[in-house]
Amino acid sequence: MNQPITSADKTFIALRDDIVEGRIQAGSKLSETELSTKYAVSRAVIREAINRLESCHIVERKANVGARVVALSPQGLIELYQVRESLEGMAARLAATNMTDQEIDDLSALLQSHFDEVKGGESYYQEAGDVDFHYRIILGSKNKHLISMLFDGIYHLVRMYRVQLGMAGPRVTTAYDEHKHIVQAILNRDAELAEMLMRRHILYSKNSIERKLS
Amino acid sequence: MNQPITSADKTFIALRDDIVEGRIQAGSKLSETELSTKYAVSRAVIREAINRLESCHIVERKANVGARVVALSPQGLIELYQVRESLEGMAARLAATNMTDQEIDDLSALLQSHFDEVKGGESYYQEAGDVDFHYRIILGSKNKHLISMLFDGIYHLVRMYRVQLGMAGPRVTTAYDEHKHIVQAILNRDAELAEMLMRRHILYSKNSIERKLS
DNA sequence: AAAGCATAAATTGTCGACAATTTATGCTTT
DNA sequence: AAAGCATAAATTGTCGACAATTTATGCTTT
Repeated sequence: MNQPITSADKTFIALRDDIVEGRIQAGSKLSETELSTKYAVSRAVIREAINRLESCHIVERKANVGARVVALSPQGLIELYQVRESLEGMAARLAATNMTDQEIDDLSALLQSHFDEVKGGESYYQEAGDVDFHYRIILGSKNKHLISMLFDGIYHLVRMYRVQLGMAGPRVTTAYDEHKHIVQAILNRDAELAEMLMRRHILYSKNSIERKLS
Repeated sequence: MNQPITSADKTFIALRDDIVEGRIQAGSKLSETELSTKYAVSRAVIREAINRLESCHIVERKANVGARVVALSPQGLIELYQVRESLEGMAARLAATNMTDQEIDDLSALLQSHFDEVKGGESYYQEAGDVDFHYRIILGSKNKHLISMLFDGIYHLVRMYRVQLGMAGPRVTTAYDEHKHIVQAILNRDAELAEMLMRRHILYSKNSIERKLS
């Protein structure tokens, strides 16, 4: 979905953001009638929005009983990162062969701009910057399934964990180096290495988070 | 969804099977009113079923225009196998550490029964047997996201390709050896090797299919 | 005759109402 | 007083109707 068109699109996004940002509590029940008045749309629209959230693994629904926001747990975060490692590793592998020279150039430029910011002492990098970097590589894979699984499915959940467990992108400087090496591997069209480096990158990130949680 | 409960559940499954088995043509338009009469349910139920099929990547929907069954293409099949390689590789890795001894025993027994069948000259193996083998390893990963992505998402699409491009599981005997090696790696709790072997297994399978297509 | 426009037909999107199911309430029985 | 049951209330599921949008039709203009 590039642009929200229908009322259901907009409600889906509004509801999703309210959940991801924690304005609707994790684990809480989603009452259709309640949400219907809250977002000023019919129950049919709410139901469609909830169905889509279920596809994203953000809510769980039981027939004839209703939907609940998923509960966050350390175990859940670990499982999420395992999937990320797998999928983004493959994305990096494919990106190394499928990205155009132009796209790689742009990626290098993005990385350079991050370097300037990090050197300038700004911490902006960790948030949007990291996401942006990963986005480009995922898109660069040119694999439709990979792209939609990560963007529609995994990434909002990752964001939900980030926001609610309050882990604002750690490891700024080391992550920059890792990014640099990944870009270098892609530049060399070394698919094998690009995958390996991306997997390590995500694994380190997972370990870093695990340490914070315990 | 373990058991279909609501009318929407049943319609979703009926519609999905009709598409996967080719009774509804790939690439064709899905008219809500038409399907409504065909399956003898209201349009609301049809719409919910179509929405779920969209989540499975079996249909594509455009706002205010309607839904179409996805078109099958060699490129699409390749992309699908890339995702399978990635996810099932990780599943095998996780299974090597997370499966119980009992589960591994059962898996070995399953493999033995396949061996007997192959030796007996039956070709039953290739269909349900292969699927069953992969199912167990995926479940053995104990990773919720991995399981649902593969079972709800990827596998029906794979089946759709198998049925419609008429590729009834090739490579029977060689695949058996590959399965055996994977089980051995899991038995040894060698996660690294289990992943590598599973990835190779799926890669070979992809190559074999590619050869048939061209 | 081809292109463009206005109107009609058909299709999807949204709504409120009723049905089916689950959950809460309060009574009865022991 | 606790457990079990019947009934009431609330919630989800399904339906048909209307609104909004897209697509098809046929006329007008050049």
